Amino acid sequence: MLLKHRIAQLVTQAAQEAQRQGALPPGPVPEVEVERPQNPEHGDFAVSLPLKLARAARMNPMTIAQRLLPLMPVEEFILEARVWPPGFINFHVKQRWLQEQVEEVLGQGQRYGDLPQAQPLKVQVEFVSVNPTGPVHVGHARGAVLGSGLASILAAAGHHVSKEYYINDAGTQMGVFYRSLYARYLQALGREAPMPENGYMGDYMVELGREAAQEHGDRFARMPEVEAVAALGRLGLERMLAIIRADLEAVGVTFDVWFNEGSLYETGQYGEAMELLRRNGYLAQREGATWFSSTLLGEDKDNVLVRSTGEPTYFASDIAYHRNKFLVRGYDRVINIWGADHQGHVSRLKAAVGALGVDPGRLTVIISQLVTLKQGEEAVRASKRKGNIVTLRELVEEVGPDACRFFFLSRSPESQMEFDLDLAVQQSADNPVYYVQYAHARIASILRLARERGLDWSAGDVSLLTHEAEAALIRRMLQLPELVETMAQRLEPHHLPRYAMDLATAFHWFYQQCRVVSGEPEERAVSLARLKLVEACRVVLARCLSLMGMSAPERM
RNA sequence: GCCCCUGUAGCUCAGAGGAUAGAGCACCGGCCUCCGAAGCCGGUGGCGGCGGUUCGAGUCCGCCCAGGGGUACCA
Repeated sequence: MLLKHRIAQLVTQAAQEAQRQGALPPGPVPEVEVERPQNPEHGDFAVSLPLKLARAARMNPMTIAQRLLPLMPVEEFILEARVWPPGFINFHVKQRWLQEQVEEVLGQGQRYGDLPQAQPLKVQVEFVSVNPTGPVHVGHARGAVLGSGLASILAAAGHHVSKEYYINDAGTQMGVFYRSLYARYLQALGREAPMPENGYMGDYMVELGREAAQEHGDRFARMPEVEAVAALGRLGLERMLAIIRADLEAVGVTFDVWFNEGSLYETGQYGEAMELLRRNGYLAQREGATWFSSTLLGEDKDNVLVRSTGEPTYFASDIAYHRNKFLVRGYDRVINIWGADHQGHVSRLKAAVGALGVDPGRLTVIISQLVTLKQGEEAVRASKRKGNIVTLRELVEEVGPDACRFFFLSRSPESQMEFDLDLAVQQSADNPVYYVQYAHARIASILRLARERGLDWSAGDVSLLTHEAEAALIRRMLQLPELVETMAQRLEPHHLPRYAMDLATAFHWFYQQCRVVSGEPEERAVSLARLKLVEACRVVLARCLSLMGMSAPERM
């Protein structure tokens, strides 16, 4: 159990005991929140329960705190507790315990930061899912990095996580893509062919057309147009997906499942979903179309599922898709990461999930606000159709995958961010990401030197780690499991880069003050202890970097 | 109009109702005869506005101002 939870237990028990003894008036005891004080003077953990109880108990919070204190069976080897005005109880961990945690971290190794999970959930994180009508651009990168980071964190928190990409291969946009490709293909063969209205004008389409022409000659040109568009379209779709997959892999984003929208129709699941909605009383026929009666569930308006042309909307597909997630594949929890331009879709999808008989609370949609691009003074508008894409690939080539991930991971999804392309490139030479990686490389270098000198620190005595900077470093290292828990609960990966910075700072500060590999014989024992600490620090730093999907360099 | 997100340092952003609001970049000043100076130490500088709830508000509520997104038988 994490120490903070143990503390919550202790305080709760003390409060209940105080009530039993009449030292506190009876009444409900609120859930105890354990905080990490900013000021080190206030200890390692703090509880403000006395302040919260003061009003109901009609007592001075300091008095409450003082009465609670002796009732807490504080583990004497781990903690001591003190009362602080205006009514906090501050907990300090003992130096001895702190020192022993170095061994603990080393013992856990790469698993350090993993949480024991009594009730592991089957969780799906679906993200990116851009239409395969063009390459992934910078705007999607944010959701991509967010999703993969979140998945790593949930896995560390002990859940069974699956990362999924939903391929919208059945919609009207794909038709436009296919016809655009056909036109570019014919043009590559030197024929006159008009691009369709609202066609995809990007250079990559020209490239795809040329590729097809080179590989297949005029084979498709000799077919009837409808057939050619379909056959060529299949190829184009495959090609586009391969490009998308490769581009995402370049920023360390991978998926466990690539799910085809089309399969929902081929396997009859679309029909089953609609039938379920009908049975549950949420379908209505009106004006020649089929509607989802979302107003029955408190929505502002109903939504069309099947157009009067007989064509299903993407919303209908999405309902079938979510039926599949919950009722066919049985995910306990589904997390979708969408761009802000889909924000209006959230509540009706949740309503639809409810209409399928699934608790909508099992679906979480994280909206990542749009990334606005800026280059110099100019705002860049990324649009696939207009063709002025700034692709993810271009970005990764310029800034590098690690900086890219760190940058996107640092921001909370709900704040819109301005991505200054010039700045991103410029910062890549002087970026916080290198600060963290530098700490890791520095550690690697220290350990290399120690090995060269034939030092064996496996028997190092951690009780010699008494320096202020050593204690501060250990304290920081011990926060990772708590952080993983918080991030998994709140679905907020963006705390990780900041923590990694703090951890690196603690290490650099320690390094500045404490000589690790020393030639002096009388400092030998301390050296060995410090080498243990340094190695443990590397474990934590490496885990941070791996959770963020970044490399942990041995040298830079 | 209605709905969602956001206004925190010059810039980019963190801040589960707690104690003296933080970091990176930028700027100013110190620190390498010694394990990596891609580092360390110090300094300048800030919660859009007005009310309210609370022992306590950057955080919660209301109004105002500002920016972004959504509001289709588009995706």
